[in-house]
Amino acid sequence: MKALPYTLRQLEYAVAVAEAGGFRKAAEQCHVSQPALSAQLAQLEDIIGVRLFERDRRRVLVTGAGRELLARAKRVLTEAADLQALARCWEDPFHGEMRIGIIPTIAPYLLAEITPALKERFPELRLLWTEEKTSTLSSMLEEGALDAAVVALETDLGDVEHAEIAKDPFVLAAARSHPLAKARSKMPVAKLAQSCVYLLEDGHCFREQVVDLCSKVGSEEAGFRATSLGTLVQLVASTGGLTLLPSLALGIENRNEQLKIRPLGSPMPYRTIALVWRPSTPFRDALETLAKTMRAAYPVSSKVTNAKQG
Amino acid sequence: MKALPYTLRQLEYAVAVAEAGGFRKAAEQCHVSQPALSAQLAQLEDIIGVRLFERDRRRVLVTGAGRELLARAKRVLTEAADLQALARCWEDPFHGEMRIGIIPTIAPYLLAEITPALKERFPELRLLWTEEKTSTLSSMLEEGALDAAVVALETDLGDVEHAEIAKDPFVLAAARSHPLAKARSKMPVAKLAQSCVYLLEDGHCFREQVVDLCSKVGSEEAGFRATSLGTLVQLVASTGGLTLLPSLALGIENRNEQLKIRPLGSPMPYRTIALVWRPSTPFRDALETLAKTMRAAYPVSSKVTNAKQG
DNA sequence: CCAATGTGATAGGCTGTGCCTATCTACTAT
DNA sequence: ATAGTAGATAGGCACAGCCTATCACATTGG
Repeated sequence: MKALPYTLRQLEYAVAVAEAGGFRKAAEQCHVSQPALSAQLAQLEDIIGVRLFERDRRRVLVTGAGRELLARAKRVLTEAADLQALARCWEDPFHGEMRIGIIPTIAPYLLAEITPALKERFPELRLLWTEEKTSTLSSMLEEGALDAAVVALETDLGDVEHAEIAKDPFVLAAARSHPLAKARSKMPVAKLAQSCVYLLEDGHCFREQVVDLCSKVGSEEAGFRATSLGTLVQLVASTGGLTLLPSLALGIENRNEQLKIRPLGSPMPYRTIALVWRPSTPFRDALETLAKTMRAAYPVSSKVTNAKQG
Repeated sequence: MKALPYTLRQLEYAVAVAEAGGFRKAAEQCHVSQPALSAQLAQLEDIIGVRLFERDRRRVLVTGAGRELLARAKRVLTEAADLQALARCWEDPFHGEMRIGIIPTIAPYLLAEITPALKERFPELRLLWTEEKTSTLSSMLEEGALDAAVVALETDLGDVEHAEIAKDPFVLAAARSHPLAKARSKMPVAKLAQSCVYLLEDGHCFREQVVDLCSKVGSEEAGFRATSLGTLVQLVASTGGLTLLPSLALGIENRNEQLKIRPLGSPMPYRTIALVWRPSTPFRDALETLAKTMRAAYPVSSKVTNAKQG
């Protein structure tokens, strides 16, 4: 891009002169003195090498070149003003769009719940959701392809700041026929020992958490790895197996009659759902407010209901 | 038009940063120091109230707002550059367009003759001809609706400068049957006395000149006033009458077999065809060159030929 | 592991731009 | 004539925008 030798102000003055039909009136409109306007205009004409106005003692005429160039000048000024107007839209961070990532073990259960609240609270904010596994979201965030992401804090996220949305306890989900389906409330995690547990496919952070948990108590993994929590539930129900689920998913995944849900304890395993962002983001304040709204809209009810009914 | 608080340069810097992906590289491209660019950018962001870039120690990311606003900024800069390019076209006065008026008693005879020469000499110059009577041209010139005009200097033109193109002698044009058709070369104007002369309608400067001439020697005007030299010739030929014509018109109007052309003398009446312009025009030099070209392309041949054969 | 090299931000100082007021010159209108 | 208008010009001042030098913090290489 080559340097532009003239300024927007000069164009403004020129257009003003053409519209006002005189230097003095134009200067008044532009809130400058007539000599100041005169000087800028002379400079503009000097720079572009074309005489825009024909000065006569009693009036100002627009030259042929001036007619055409001033039309262009108006277009430039209009574009510039548009840009400014556009900027004013973005000035309010809740007016515009924000690109947010979210992991697959949260997205289907959380988005439906919080979207109405967000829509109501920030009607002018367009949220562009991207559903990917944590590692993908992490690099997208890093590269600036996302402004924030909803993930589980228990996974490595690199250098980010965060605002917690909720703690999401894990529960036992077993087929009705499974021995552990009859366990009392708050079944200790240790009881999972020796059980064969169904898990998600690689890359899901929820899988990593459960794997950690299971390896500690000595469970083994079933042969098949599900691609989503939905298929995981189907799998468990149809094979009479066992798995862990995040409570968040229960609102939807607990509809299977073959499935029994039992809370876990000693210690209660959980993940921390949070909104994360780059430390250098210009939207920190906005994102914290956003997270606050998400926290308020988080589906406590379903979690509590399920815990009680389990 | 409201004042625009930001400058084109700031937009340039911003676009450069987005394209170069860093302040230093951008600064280099813009031929300024990095702090200078930094300052301008900070100022721009402050003015429009939106953070365009996310500064990280190791790289620069474009914010969501930045993506959209920078696209706009590029458009503004492109428009501005276009304007400059357009100006460069007009910088050469012979590159662009020029609005020139011309009177009806010259236009049809002169334009065909000089247009090829002008086209060849100034290929990039588009001449916009306006054919009107002198008074109309005069006010159009005054108002700036025309850049120049081709007229006869013998008419009152107000405050204008001029460059002569040619002296255009008047000749006698009589029907073959008319007594004066047999006159020798250089018929004295005085011989027109008592004759009934056909003239153009009001408003033509050529009519005014001939009227002046005739009233001095005591001719009288025929009942019908022609709207053009063409009809005037038809009129004279068909009614066996008499009129005066500018030599310039002979190239075309002398084709009528019924018409006899005789030169006039003592003194030889003529009009001075010239290019005129406002004293304040920015095109004086160009117009003088233009007039020179017209002078060179002026159809001498036809005039001489007619004079000889008369 | 430390030096070398890179980033953008900051500080201090200078130059030139852009503004002001006051004045000038020329034309118009009373 | 005289007053009122136009744009151009002159002198002076304030600050915008640039420079160099430096800082604070990264990443990279030996």
